[in-house]
Amino acid sequence: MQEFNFTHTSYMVLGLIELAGSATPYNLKQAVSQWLGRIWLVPHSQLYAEPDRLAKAGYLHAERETTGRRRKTYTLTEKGRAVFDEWRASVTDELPELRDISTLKIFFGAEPRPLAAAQLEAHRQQLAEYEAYLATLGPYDPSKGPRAPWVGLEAGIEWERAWVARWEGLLKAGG
Amino acid sequence: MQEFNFTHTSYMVLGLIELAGSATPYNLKQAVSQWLGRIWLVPHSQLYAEPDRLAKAGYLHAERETTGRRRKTYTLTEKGRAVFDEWRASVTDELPELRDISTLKIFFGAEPRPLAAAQLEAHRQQLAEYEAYLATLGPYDPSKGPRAPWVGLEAGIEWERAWVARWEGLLKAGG
DNA sequence: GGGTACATGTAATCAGTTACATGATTTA
DNA sequence: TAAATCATGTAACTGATTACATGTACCC
Repeated sequence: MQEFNFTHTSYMVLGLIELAGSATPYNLKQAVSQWLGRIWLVPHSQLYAEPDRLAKAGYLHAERETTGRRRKTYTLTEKGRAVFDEWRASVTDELPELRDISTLKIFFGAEPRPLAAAQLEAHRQQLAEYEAYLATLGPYDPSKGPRAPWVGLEAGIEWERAWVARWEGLLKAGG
Repeated sequence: MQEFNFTHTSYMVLGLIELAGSATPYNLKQAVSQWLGRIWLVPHSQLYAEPDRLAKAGYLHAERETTGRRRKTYTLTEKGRAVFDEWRASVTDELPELRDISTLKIFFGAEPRPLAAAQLEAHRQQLAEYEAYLATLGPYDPSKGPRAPWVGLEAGIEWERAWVARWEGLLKAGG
């Protein structure tokens, strides 16, 4: 038996299907763009390939329409639910990487100020977008279903605030 | 003529070679682990493959020892310097992605506190490491050569502080 | 009824990862 | 001189990206 290699994309797919109960690749695409926003992007073609891979390995069950668009709808199998639960419950001390292109440029000797200005603007805009979206959602209410959307937004907001502070600081320091 | 596809790795390689004047893949490996630390990791095999790709496309010049280890030493060509300079000087409003696994788990409904505790610990440790390293470097002095190591460290430190604050906040909020 | 945006997928390519492999130096 | 560690690379695989392609529904 061949080992199945779980990537982050694998867990995202399993997780989104768990949240929704069942999903087509298009549903997944929507979920990613709506909930995970800039947090963890996956190109839509992967959202066709990855569920397929997971289904072949027995972690998802696929049901295909026989007429029309012949959509595939995926649901979790027992096995799939088990590995996802295990992944989610496990604590990791793995650290995220920075991977910010503007920082990399500065590292290599670029002028910091123009980069800082552009990034500051972009992050502020993103922050405003998140906050506006959060406002339309209203405060979290358990009766509204899973907590996920709020968690994603709140993380995004904190993240953006940290970046705004960072670039502001850099602009001030240079002044 | 085929388009050459520049990845982030491409620019890292070009940039490190510019900093050093010339470099073997092993030098690159050292530079990455020493200066870029957790900021932008590249596996060492890529540091053999990527310079080769760049050399074939005319952005690097390769010189190979004829005896012993037959090391390849790479230097920038005019063309290579030009594309790197252009990349470095260009301002981008592209935003970095978050890509933090613990946040993803929380998004999917994991218990936040154990994750927060583990991450807090890991980030604090990383922060301490960076600060210790910065202390051994001392303050920046132009006579010491390129500014890059300081920039990398300072970015890393700010970054880690933001994460520490975030996880601390989460722990407190849950209390 | 023609355009345009949404919806749904496949195919080809390639960068990146993992695993393997071996040569040179130091150290015990 | 055996063992470890540092140094240097290659090979195989595959997940991810990019590009292509087509169908459906709405709207002007």
